[in-house]
Amino acid sequence: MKISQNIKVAVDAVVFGYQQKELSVLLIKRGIEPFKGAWALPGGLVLENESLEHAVERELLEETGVTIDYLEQLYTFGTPKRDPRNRVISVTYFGLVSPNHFKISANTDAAEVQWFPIHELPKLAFDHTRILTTALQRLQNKINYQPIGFELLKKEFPFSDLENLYQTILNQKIDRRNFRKKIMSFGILTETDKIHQPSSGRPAKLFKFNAKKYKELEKKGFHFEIKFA
Amino acid sequence: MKISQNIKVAVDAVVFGYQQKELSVLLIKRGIEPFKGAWALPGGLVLENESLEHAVERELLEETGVTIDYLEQLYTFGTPKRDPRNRVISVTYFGLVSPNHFKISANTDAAEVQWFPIHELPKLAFDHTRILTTALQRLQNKINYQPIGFELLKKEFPFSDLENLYQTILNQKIDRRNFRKKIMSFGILTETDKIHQPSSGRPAKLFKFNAKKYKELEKKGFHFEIKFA
DNA sequence: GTAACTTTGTGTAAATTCAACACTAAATGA
DNA sequence: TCATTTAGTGTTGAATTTACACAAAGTTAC
Repeated sequence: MKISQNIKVAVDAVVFGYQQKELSVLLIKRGIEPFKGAWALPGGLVLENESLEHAVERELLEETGVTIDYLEQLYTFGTPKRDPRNRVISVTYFGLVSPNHFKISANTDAAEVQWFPIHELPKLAFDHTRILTTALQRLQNKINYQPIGFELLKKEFPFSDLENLYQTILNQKIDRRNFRKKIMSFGILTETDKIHQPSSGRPAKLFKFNAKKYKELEKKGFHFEIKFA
Repeated sequence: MKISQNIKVAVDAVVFGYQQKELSVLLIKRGIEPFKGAWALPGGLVLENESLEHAVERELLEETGVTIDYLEQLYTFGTPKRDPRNRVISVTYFGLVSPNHFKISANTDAAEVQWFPIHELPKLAFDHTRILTTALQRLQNKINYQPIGFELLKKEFPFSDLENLYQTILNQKIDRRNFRKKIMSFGILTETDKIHQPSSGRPAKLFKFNAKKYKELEKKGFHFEIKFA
């Protein structure tokens, strides 16, 4: 049995944002070899005394300046040759950013930082395409049984934003009436007194997600769940 | 930024079995400090050139002699102080073993190996109780939307075994007629010509899970899913 | 050998949920 | 004021879910 193990532990994050009716991912351009100049997920090595979550948040802040609104562990990738230099296992995270926090402030760690619509992705370094695919699947599954979609919208939003968000993420049309009926039946949206004026067309009421109400209901056995053929 | 990182990478497995109408977990008694003499999940350090999955299977075989019928990654635990000696992050796995493979063959690595019904668990080493809880939740969720329950039964089983399995895992009564109707409607069980004689009572037909059929249906958009209030 | 017991196997009706579908309301701009 | 855009709303038939009880086929004890 080999006594001394030399494996590096990294974290990488797939961070989604929703802007201009598109789902986007936050990427950084690598400044060093290997894959110098290629786009990659933000991430880096975990420090010896920090938690994994802390490492992700730190790297994101260092590399992109973006603060994250929702974060959960995604999957751990550990194939021996995934990094050509050393054995590196990467604990990946899945993050969501609301429109308030889109703003990027790049610095030394990364030559460039950019949001990419998921239908215009560049080639990615390492196995990052696979990681991204895994994250996308997670998102597509999870919005159906957890109210995480709201993290991608402004605090107050017209109902149609929610509708479009779901259609975009799931990549399918959803019947407007049925969708609204379902969401409304949960009782987790609060109608504000504000209204939103679209560039043209009828003004819309603004709603907000009532997290407190959601938690209450959850305790009583309520389960957020939507499904559409 | 700290250049040299010294973090160990381990794997641990929560392996479930179903025997005598009880859900059990495979544990080993630790032979060395820390937590010498305490029960723990099987696992150990990953070798430098092996995949994570390989590490789990190797450790399981070395420590328990049990071969696993279903394995998937569970979660990665990496809190800095979870191991009092060094920083160790543990990539945990979730495994199922069919009755054919229950037999334990202990060896040098572990002083003792044992199946514990989940309602008679001893105190566990490290953060293993938490890992186990996470695994149990995964199992409880997953049997509802993936046909993994069959991995816990013999290849051919009376329908009532399946019924009891679900009731045991979910810890609730399920209406027998509705359950059977639902499962049968999927068309993923094949009736064999054999019958099972219970110690007393009416003999039962034996069924087997038709994995090929399941995959076919899955491709056509079928989704295994059961729910019972 | 029959009565008591145990386990398997099966159907229906009412309630609920889901799916499909189209028009009116309120604003803007030409 | 007319054309255009987006928001907002109900109904009906189909499908699914739930609740519920008794007969069939064997074993065991007397």
